[in-house]
Amino acid sequence: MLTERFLRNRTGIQLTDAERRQLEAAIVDVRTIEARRTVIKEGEEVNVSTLLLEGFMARYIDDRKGLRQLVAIQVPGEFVDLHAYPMKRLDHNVGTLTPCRIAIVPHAAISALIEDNVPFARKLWFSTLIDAAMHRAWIFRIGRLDAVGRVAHFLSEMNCRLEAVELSDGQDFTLEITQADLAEACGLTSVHVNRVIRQLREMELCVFRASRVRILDRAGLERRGNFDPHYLYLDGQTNPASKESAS
Amino acid sequence: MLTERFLRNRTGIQLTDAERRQLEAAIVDVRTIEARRTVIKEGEEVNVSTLLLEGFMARYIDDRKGLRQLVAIQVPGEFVDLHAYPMKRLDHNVGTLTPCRIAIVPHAAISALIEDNVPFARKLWFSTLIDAAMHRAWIFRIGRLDAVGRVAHFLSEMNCRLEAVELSDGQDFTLEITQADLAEACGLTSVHVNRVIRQLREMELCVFRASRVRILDRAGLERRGNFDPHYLYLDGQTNPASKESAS
DNA sequence: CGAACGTTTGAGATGACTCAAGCGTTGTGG
DNA sequence: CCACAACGCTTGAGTCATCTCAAACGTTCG
Repeated sequence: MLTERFLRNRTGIQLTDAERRQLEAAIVDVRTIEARRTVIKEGEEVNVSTLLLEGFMARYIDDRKGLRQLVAIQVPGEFVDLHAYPMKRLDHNVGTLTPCRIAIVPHAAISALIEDNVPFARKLWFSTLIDAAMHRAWIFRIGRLDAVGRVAHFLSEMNCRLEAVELSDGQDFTLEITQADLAEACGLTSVHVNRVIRQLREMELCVFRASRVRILDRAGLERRGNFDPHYLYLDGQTNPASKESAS
Repeated sequence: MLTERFLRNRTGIQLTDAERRQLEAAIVDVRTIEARRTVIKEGEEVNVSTLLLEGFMARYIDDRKGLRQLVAIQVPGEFVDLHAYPMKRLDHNVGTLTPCRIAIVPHAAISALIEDNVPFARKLWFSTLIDAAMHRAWIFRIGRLDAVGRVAHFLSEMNCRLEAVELSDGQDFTLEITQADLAEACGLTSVHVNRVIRQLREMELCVFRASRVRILDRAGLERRGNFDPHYLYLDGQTNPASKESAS
């Protein structure tokens, strides 16, 4: 089922079977896209939204010199641009980081789905607000943490999000992004990210090599990154680590 | 009218007169709050949302040492926590920066409003997504800009947002926040913010003194901050400055 | 085998931070 | 009405995290 991962393990907003079937039926197309392609440009009018099935996509804002700041990374099971449904026009670019498989849902179909189903509308609304919550965590990460903390926080977030859709076992997952991508996400340079990754390895917190993240000490990594997963609104939180006392 | 400023000058989502009246009727209480009070603590369950009528409020996340990162500043006319309507529980704190006047809208009343009015629901949804768009701009600001750029971007944003609700004439407005608040918003220290403000004055871009911002060169300030107001989804954009070429 | 790309390392530069002190304004109570 | 406390702003000097520039290395793929 294509929509299987959507809102998987999110607290209190599971789709009903009927809703999931309806959403599934609203998909008009499934496509694959190569890595590193721009999919939507800022300012473009859109009338469909994109559910990411496989791969990683990014949302980013370019500065005047063309340097990009990632503002979100989407993982399988997430809508990349459901916020385009109410907004129609995006304030940022969307592109693939890896080869991706996506499902297309026309906005007209979404309108039909929620027309007579307010609870469903609220769930879709909620899902766009989880993105907003992640944005806030990113602001915190970049604004308050040092380089090691930022990367630790980022990897902790990815671990939790991927765990929710069964793409991480809680300490080991595939993350096919480059150190330069990580730098663009964390507001650092790729050179410095490289040194930070070495530090995390030397601290025996985690290893990131060959597109693979291996977390050696989850509690330690989360503590170093000041990470608390509550903003992800996940079910069955299994991360007591984050509640521990200050360093 | 209490809701007068809500969604004022936002492109394509003006409330109808009937909707505005209904929203107005949904207000059960109007309160004033002192400056520097915490209003909602992270994790708290809420079943009302807060429309800010006067003053400035902030949303913030504390790190383990208690240092705060502002993730949003709300100005009059904005809902501070409408996202609590679908989410019920917030992932951040909410507090006042200045003395404030607020209107309380119970979630039950919101449900009643949108039950049989999908377009209205979409407008409320949209308004929470403008917050998300601002979050993204904040990520960009903190992640990609240097200190002078961050403050320039921040002040440009405030100018536009306040202009939309007639609290700025486009170059001159009251901003009752301290340099320390500005630092917490921009991921800087208050000492450095102070030096940055001096630089902006010396560059003859803008003056921030005694809770008053006076923009001397709007185009220049926006250029220095890499600011483009399109993410605010405002009507009648009067800021061609942002479209100019690279420095 | 060479080109392209991502990673790694080194050396030096710099923007922002920390610590510390002084200044100015406001409000309050003796 | 003055004195002082509280708070926010300003400035200086020294430190440090991260950046920049540059080069080398490893891997993949055609």
